[in-house]
Parts: sequence; C-alpha cells; structure tokens
Amino acid sequence: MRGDLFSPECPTRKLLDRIGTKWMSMAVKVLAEEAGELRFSELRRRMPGVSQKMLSVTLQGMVKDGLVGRRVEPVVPPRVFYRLTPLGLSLDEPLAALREWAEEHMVEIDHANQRYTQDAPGV
Amino acid sequence: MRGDLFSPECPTRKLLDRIGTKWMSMAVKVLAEEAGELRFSELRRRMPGVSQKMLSVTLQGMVKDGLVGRRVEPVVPPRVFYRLTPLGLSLDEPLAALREWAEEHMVEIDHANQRYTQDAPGV
DNA sequence: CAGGATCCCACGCGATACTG
DNA sequence: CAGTATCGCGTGGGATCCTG
Repeated sequence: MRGDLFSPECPTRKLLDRIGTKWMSMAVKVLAEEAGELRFSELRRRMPGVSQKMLSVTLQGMVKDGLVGRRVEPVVPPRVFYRLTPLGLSLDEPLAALREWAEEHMVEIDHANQRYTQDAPGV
Repeated sequence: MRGDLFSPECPTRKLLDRIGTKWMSMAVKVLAEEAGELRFSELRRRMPGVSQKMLSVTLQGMVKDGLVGRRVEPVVPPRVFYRLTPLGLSLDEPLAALREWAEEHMVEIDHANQRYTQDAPGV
C-alpha cells in the first residue's frame, strides 16, 4: 500500500533529509566499523575534511535522533566518547547497501555524464 | 578495504548528493512502480508537491546520469515519456531498503527527538 | 579537548511569468 | 504540454575566534 510515501510527514523524506547532509552517513559508517566508542578527536581524524564545528553539529543531531550515544569523562581536559545505539547500527545496514551500489555503479553514472556532455556541444 | 570511502572523489558521497535532493528518489520510486513509461504530466501528478520546474530539473539530471530514458513524440502539443534505465532500476533496490528502514524506524527517531526536547528545558 | 558563537557565502528550491 | 528564464529566500556548511 505504500502509496502514501512522500506525503507531508513522510518518514522516507525525513530520513533522506538526514542522510543527505554532508557528514551524517560518514559518521554512521565510521562508528559502525569501530563497533564501539570513539573519542571526538579520533572520530574527527577518521572523517577527513570534516570541520570541528560540523562534526559537533552532526553528532548533536544524531544524539538527538537517538542514533548515537554520548558519554563524558569528567576530567580536564574533557574526554567525550560516542557510539552507535542499536538504532544507529541498524541504519548502517541500508546505508551499506547504498555504499555498495555506489561502488559498483557510480562509474557508470560518470560515464553517462561524460557522454551527455560531449554529445551536447556548447549551447 | 573500503577505507578510502568518502575521499575527494568518493562515489558514495556523489550518490548521496544525488539522492539527497528533494525529488530524485521519489521519481525513482514512482517510475519503478510503474515498470514502464510515464508522461511528464502523469509523473507530476504522482509526485505530490513537486513544481513543474523542479520536476524538469530533476528529470534532466537523471537523464544526464543515465538513470532515466526520455522519449519524445513529435506531435503538438508534445508528449514526452520517461522510464527508468536498467541502471536506474537497480538503484531502486537500495533505495527500497532505505524506505523500509524509514517506515520501520523513523517513529523511534521522532520519539527520541521528543524526549530530547522535553528533557532539555529552554536553555 | 570538545564545542559554542559569529559571520558569510553558495546553492537548492519555490513562485511566477513566458514560449514552441 | 513540456518545458525555459528570472528572481528571491532559507539554510547547509565552511572559516574563524573564543571558552570551561
């Protein structure tokens, strides 16, 4: 019956809005590979290119969504650890399928783009 | 070995940039359900909320990516038909997995958000 | 060390109007 | 009917600086 997907409060739409952000799905992948806790700084090193602000914002969103758990060791300087919740871990499954598809087929998309571009001489 | 995912030219990154756009994954779903051709106007009716401009832009991108085929009947007024290519159809598989996850689990994310919000009294 | 506060820009997207 | 052209806005996200 899934005809009502993508209606106003469509769950798929909301999920896509999340995984479409630049860093969230990468964070899921890195945390899923770790299968345990990672410190903020370690997480950052494993996500090349992420700024400290965006990693912070991304993780806050994921904690709020219940995808990630956050644990603070009250020492100075602070040590903060993140790990996937069971919910977050379950999300890695469909995301892994997406990654596999990308690895197998994105080259075809690249080729299609090249063909398209060279077949359409400068407007 | 997949450690180089999300590097500069990461295929997963490029795929997410595409399916993260507002209408593309919906178009894949609608075209996959049809299992055949759909006219522009029919496609639009099956994608509630899409503007004619955004549908046009979305379809152009998908044609360029080789996900969708376009056929024009040279009559007046013009009749234009779209269908998924095999590549586009194959993309529907991981997207369907994502939709299933969303249907099953987005409610948990909603609950997590509600708890988070009410546990964090106005800053 | 972890992250908050600011500033700013690019761009995805919608609304509207026009055309072959 | 199926687009194309133009305008404007909201916001994702980067750079930089500051702090408990």
